[in-house]
Amino acid sequence: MAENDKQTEERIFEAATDVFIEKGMDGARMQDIASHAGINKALLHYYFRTKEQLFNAVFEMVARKIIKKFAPVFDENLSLEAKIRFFFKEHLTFLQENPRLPAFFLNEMNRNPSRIKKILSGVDIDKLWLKLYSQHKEELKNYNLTEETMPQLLTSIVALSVFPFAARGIIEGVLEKMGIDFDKYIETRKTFAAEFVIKAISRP
Amino acid sequence: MAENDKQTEERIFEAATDVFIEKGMDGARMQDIASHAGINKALLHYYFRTKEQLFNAVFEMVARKIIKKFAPVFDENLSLEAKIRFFFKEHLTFLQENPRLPAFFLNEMNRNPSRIKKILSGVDIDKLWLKLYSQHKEELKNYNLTEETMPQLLTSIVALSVFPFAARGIIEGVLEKMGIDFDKYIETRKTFAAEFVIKAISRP
DNA sequence: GTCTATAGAAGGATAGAC
DNA sequence: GTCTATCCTTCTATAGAC
Repeated sequence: MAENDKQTEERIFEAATDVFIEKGMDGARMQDIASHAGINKALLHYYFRTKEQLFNAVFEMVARKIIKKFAPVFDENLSLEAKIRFFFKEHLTFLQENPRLPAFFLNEMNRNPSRIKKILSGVDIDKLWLKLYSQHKEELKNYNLTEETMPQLLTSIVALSVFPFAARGIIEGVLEKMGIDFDKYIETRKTFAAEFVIKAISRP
Repeated sequence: MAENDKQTEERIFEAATDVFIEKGMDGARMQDIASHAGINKALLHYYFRTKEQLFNAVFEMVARKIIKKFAPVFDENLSLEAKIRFFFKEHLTFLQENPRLPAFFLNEMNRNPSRIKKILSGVDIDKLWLKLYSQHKEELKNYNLTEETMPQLLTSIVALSVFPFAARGIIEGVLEKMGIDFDKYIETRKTFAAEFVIKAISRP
């Protein structure tokens, strides 16, 4: 029975993940989740008391998944340029496999800013920042970079990777009008974005 | 009375704009909009038959407003570099004044992809594209750019401008942890992003 | 643990008086 | 044009049988 419990709870959680990512917290319906899981509404409330608790469980899983994808960049023993190339390849591949995650995550984050405190409390951003900076302190002298411009650089890197998926609705539509396939566009982007950033920070 | 009509309809429309941008289509409540406008629910339905019609009116206004902000870039008689600097300054200032527009627009766009056809049918993207390309055809030879990489470049430019606002919830939280003010970060970005792009596309 | 049935509340929409 | 009152549907949540 413990085995079966796990199975049902797991099925519910996966169905909830799909529906919440697709429709968002406000647009999702408990009935829809139940149907996706092949059970009835009452059982949802048996496992996760309320819609909000179910959503929180899903959201925290998604948040962990996303944050986890940034960690390797800080750990890998690579040069700055290699790290940039590594990041875009890894991250864009991750987003290809989870194309709806950015829109879902960004949206729910904006709609409920209090979540950020909780999420960031688990990660010590300041430390990671310093770690990254000290790892490449010597290298950075060869680039057009100061400690001051690091926030600009890092948000730019994330923007170049995440934005195409966050704005997929529009971008896909525009590209289509010009006969370009979105998947191909992302494939090209893995190297384009990396070289773009590297050239942007290199000394003339 | 025609004057008064206009006033009420206008008040409703503005209230609806605020509430829809804040909560999204699914999260918005007609009662909430009525309260913001200082009237009652019935009157909402008198002017805009349904919630959906009211939302569509708001959304189309927002879409026009956003698209309008991209037009000058195609018209201005400037060099490519000047255009890039012009864009980031103008566009980031626009977003400072309308900080919630990106998240709202991107989200509703993803949630209902059929909207894109309607919006893009009004704008002839292909033509604008060619226009931009032909305007700078000669110049482009001096940069690391081919016609093929134009989609990558243009989406990158938009990403660098829009993403900080689309992901404001997270970015503001991260910056705060490091003692950096979001407004100051955006102010810096107006020039940082421009120089970033220009360096990225310039020949060594 | 899982189901059916239903309570209870909320929200969109309309009728009808003024 | 604007309001109050109310209808009707939808949705979350629970009670209770099995």
